[in-house]
Amino acid sequence: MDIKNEQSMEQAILETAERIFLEKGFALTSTTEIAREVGCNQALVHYYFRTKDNLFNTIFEQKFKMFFELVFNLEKLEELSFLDKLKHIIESHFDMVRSNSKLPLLIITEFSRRPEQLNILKEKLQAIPERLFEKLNAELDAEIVAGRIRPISLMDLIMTTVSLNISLFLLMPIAGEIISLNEIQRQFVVEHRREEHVTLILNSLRP
Amino acid sequence: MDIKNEQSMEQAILETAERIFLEKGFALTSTTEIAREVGCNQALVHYYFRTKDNLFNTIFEQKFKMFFELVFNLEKLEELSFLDKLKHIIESHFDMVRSNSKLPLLIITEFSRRPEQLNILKEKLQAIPERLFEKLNAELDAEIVAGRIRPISLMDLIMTTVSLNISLFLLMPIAGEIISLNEIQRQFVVEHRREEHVTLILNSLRP
DNA sequence: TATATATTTAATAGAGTTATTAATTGAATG
DNA sequence: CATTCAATTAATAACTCTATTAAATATATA
Repeated sequence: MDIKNEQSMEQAILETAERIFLEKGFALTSTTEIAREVGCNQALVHYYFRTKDNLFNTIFEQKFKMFFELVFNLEKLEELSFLDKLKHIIESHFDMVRSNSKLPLLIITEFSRRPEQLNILKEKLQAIPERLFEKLNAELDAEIVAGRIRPISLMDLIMTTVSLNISLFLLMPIAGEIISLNEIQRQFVVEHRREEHVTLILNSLRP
Repeated sequence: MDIKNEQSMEQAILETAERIFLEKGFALTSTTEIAREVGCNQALVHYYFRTKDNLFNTIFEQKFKMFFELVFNLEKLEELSFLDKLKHIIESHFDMVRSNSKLPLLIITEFSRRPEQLNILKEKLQAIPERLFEKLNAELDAEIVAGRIRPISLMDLIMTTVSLNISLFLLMPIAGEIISLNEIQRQFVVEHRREEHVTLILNSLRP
């Protein structure tokens, strides 16, 4: 409603669609609802994006890439020790998931229910991490050889980090409801887990 | 089709519905499809369960309870040390998630998208864990006081265990596709992570 | 201003969904 | 065997959703 002059209709549709898709997923979101919330005719959604699939993919690919690029944005950590670097990675990843807390579920559900999506993004993703991985991998190996860290693969470290960070936000709505936490208590748990994830992982690396 | 004599139609509908709901979630599953796969008329699904919601809730509640009861089925661990007990819990939980690998996603999506469900199950769930928690909690505290384990709450331990175990199966389909793992390689990763989760958690508990 | 182009809307076809109803078939029992 | 009740089906009402089309309106351009 009357956003028209502030920003383009196309943009308004994109933003509203993103919000609703993140909230309800692809299947439960209708172009009719998007139009209603934007305050425009339903046909306009199809005028700009032709199909609901198109609209979804536009948003999804953009978010998905953003998500992964943020994860692997590890510049300016040169001077840190491996463990400090790792601490920083865990915390940045945590913060990034926290500020996009509905995205992991969307990625997981849409991929497991419409797997064709994967092929589109496969090659785009395979490119990103390689350089960074090699660098970190070398450092990790050096620490292991020096006996300062137990033998472990970088892949395991990444899986652990990602698992802990995303699960917190996947489980929080359910667990918080079951054990009746209010908003402040939930934020407290989130803050506490942010520290715990670092402690847990770093502690576990001791030989 | 022609399952009719081997088991009741009602049962066949339940089982087929369960399979399809687990695969595609509530929204993407239609009673028409369930009937088609069972090999019966679509009205029959409604004859036995009246509404799609009813059918789903019947299945969902049963699975949900089963899931949680399995998790907290910790009898016959009396003679073990705390760490051995913990190892056993992590591994049992892992095995249970592995053999119900599509259930966590269903629980998470249906709860975050149709939260009314939660209230139905809230009190049923609050009852279960208390006894077990108190026992384990006491043992954990004893270990901490004795200086054999770093200070940590049982809640944190449980969250970590659940997070790691369910995330593996949530992420595997995506990650496995992106880095192109075949079925055997995936099983290998799963086996490896089963050990890693135990190592990781037990290691991290050292003071 | 006249004309072309882009944006927006109303209307609707066509497909699919849930749920109900009435009719049909099957099984069981007196 | 006839009757009763349960199981099953065919038909369909009432929706909702996506996508398209043609008409209306706004904007830009010459």
